[in-house]
Amino acid sequence: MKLPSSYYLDEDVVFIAKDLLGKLFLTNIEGALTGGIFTETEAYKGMEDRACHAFGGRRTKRNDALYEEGGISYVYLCYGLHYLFNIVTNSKDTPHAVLIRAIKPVIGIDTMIKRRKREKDLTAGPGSLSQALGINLSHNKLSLVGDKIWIEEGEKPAEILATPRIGVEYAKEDALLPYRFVVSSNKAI
DNA sequence: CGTACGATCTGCT
DNA sequence: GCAGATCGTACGA
Repeated sequence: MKLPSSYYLDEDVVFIAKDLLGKLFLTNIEGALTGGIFTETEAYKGMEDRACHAFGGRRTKRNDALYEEGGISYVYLCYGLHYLFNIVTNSKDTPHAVLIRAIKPVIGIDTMIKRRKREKDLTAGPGSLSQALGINLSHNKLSLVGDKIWIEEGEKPAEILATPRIGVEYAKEDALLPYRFVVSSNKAI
């Protein structure tokens, strides 16, 4: 069951980031169906969040998708060679988003291996999972209730861990916020 | 117009 | 553990 567009309108992006864990992320790109279970996400909480591209109301060509109504994608190029995929949430002009950092490969694994040119760590980071799923800049601002990229209901994981986000040291005090969520497969931590 | 840099990944040491 | 890859975008002149 594809998640309805209303799911993405929730005002609490931190809740959504956590709630997405266990759900199924699917793409149908270049004739291949690929997908997996969300295992790692991060919330970016709009203009008030120093780590967010829309901090302080910053609005540019690149981050324009963030200001649209929730339920579309925000894809951008990072370090000149990785496409990072985000889910835009909340209402128009509230630039909230969830960065997908990792999924567990489930569907179309052979396609992912071809795209990644390796068999291990197919979707273990934000850049690599985009490559495995065939996501690039042309998939920016795409509806998540369309037929190219969408999300389906899944099983809620038993244990979820909240930690600070990765790679956002520049965000000062906001770098410490527990906005990163991971499925903890082993109980001992 | 020119320059600096990034929500990263990989392969080699 | 670390450096190099690689380029669209942001921002200042």
